[in-house]
Amino acid sequence: MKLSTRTRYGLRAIIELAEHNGEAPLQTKVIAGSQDISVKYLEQLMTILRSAGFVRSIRGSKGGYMLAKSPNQIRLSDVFDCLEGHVTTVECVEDRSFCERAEDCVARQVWAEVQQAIKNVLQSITLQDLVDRTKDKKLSNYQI
Amino acid sequence: MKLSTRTRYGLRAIIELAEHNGEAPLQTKVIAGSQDISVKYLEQLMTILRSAGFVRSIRGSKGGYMLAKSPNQIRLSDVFDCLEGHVTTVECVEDRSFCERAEDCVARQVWAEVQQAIKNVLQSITLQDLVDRTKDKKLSNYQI
DNA sequence: TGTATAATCTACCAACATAGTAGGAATTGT
DNA sequence: ACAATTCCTACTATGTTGGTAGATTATACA
Repeated sequence: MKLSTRTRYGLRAIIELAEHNGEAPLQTKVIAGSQDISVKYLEQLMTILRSAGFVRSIRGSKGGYMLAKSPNQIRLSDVFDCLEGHVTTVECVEDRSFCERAEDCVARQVWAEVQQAIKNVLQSITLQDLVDRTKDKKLSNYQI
Repeated sequence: MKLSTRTRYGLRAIIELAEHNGEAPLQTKVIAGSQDISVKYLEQLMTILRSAGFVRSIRGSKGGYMLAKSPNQIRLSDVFDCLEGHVTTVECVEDRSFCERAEDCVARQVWAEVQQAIKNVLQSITLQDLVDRTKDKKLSNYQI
């Protein structure tokens, strides 16, 4: 039950994009630099995020990546789904026919509750929320 | 973010033990049969559960496994920890020094919230709760 | 029109974890 | 003694993860 680097890096990358929303596109080189990720690996992650419609790319010189939607329209649950692939703790939670025991299985119930708890957290947070949090932090740092 | 079979099978096995708490020991053969798990693989899982102190074994003829504690003293969070190993979504949540960005990282915050949500669910449920749920289900089935 | 800068595409690879399988040794009830 | 059972050690196939490498295409700008 550990997150893949795909999800961890991917989230950090899209957060960085959200923080620069409305500005010029950010290059993988830049993001990779500030997030300590290999440029080539990050390229793959950006491809995933692009095909899922979260970011759009501009090719060629002065190109790069930018958000394809407004940050307050991107929920973490969506980003998570696209990066992590399996959101589900166990198959039978989504698909009862996966296991004949499913109907009466208390274990299944447990995993369903866990899964719902995760979803609740991620659905309640948008990229905009995270941008705001960062700003708040920076502000409070100045005050110190 | 999928559960390992180790955890899924392991939980189902210990639930079955909880349902037979106070009775004669259950053999891996029996559990493996009712849960559709390979006997040999289940043996490994039982070893894990035994070393963690959740079940105790009786060797030799008429031997088998039984719970080592009362079902209401075993929280799912404990069982989960011992089977899944990494309870943590990302290392930096438990260990700030894991990443120099940790202090101001909003991504880290998110994963911490997710992790806490999972823990909350699992800590709130004991094996006894699951036994009770099963009984309730069986009862309501009779009524139909 | 040439050149530098980027994304894009395709292919490959090493390391690790998972999900087992296999066989025998030790222990115990009858 | 014998059958049933856990316990221990070793092995293995498969897939996933986390990359690397190189060529190709698209674009801005001078």
